[in-house]
Amino acid sequence: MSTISSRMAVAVHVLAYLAWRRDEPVTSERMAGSVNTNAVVVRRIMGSLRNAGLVSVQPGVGGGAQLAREPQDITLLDVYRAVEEKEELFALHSEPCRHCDIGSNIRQVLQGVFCQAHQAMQGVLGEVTIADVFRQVQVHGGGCGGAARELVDELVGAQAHHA
Amino acid sequence: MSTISSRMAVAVHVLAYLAWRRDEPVTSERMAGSVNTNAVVVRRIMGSLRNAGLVSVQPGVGGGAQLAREPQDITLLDVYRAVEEKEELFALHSEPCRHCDIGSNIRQVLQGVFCQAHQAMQGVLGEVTIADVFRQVQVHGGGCGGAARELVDELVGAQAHHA
DNA sequence: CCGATCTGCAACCGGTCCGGATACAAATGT
DNA sequence: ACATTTGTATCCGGACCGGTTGCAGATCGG
Repeated sequence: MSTISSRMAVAVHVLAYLAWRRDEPVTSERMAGSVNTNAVVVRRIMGSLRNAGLVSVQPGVGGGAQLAREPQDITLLDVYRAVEEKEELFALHSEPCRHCDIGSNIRQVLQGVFCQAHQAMQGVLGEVTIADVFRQVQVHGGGCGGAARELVDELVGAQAHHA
Repeated sequence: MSTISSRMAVAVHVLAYLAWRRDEPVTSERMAGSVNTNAVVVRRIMGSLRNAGLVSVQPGVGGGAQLAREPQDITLLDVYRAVEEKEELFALHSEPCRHCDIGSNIRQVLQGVFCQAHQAMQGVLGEVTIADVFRQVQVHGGGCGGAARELVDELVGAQAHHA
């Protein structure tokens, strides 16, 4: 399956970084160093985040990016909507046969179920903020344990982590 | 964003078709006609569904595919797992910088949140069966109204359909 | 005003995935 | 035998993605 692009992961990483360096502008070069990618890739994503009003960017000497909102006011759903322009998570097959009982109606049914599934996913993202992510990253500084587990359990309840 | 491939939609379509023609084997050619695609594409997907134990297929004259379970015993989550071999919905960026406070821990946190989001999506799919899909397709035969809306409201509650 | 720094953006490349198409071997029933 | 049907390998073209280069524009300091 083609996954949701890593732009989402990079964007959250960068925003957590900006929450860490809340006071000073950070250059794309520095962020690229932390993410381990190319500065242009970071700038492309920053463009999306800027359009969504999540960061403010300043060119020129001493420039860089800063959060445009408090970290607790940016959810991962905001980020998702900013960097993934697609509105549908599941692709539908085009033009099923209209002359047969299944083909003529399947699209509507699929669209409804797939939309619900997509929204359930977005609901989880909407419950987690950049502040949550940043705090968990800090709490578990240097560790390799269940940081994620604790965060999600705390925020979205106790569904099994890998089942 | 790259969507989940249309194999999912095609698989559900085909399974609903097989639920409709519950008694007789259906050839890939006929299914391809209803889906409006190539017969080989259908056979590829049938291979995944067969490996997952959802259908049984017979080659040769008079052959074709049939459901291997009752339609109400096949959920869309079964189908999803059969045709989408990927286990993670969100891609992570590879090798974030281990020497900085953010990069060294971000992966665990992201992995946890993304896993929860993925499971929320799968939870919705797990609540809908091929029998549900087939029934809704039949009930709204020829119509163009809110078939999907009624199905999902009935099955997963009254979340807004496009908000 | 000049030069260094930094963003913004366009262009291109290579890799991957996907759906469509063709071809052919194997299985099956008559 | 022969027609039918599946199974599979192979190739193609298009889309997307991340990485890279190049360059114009903005900004600040001397």
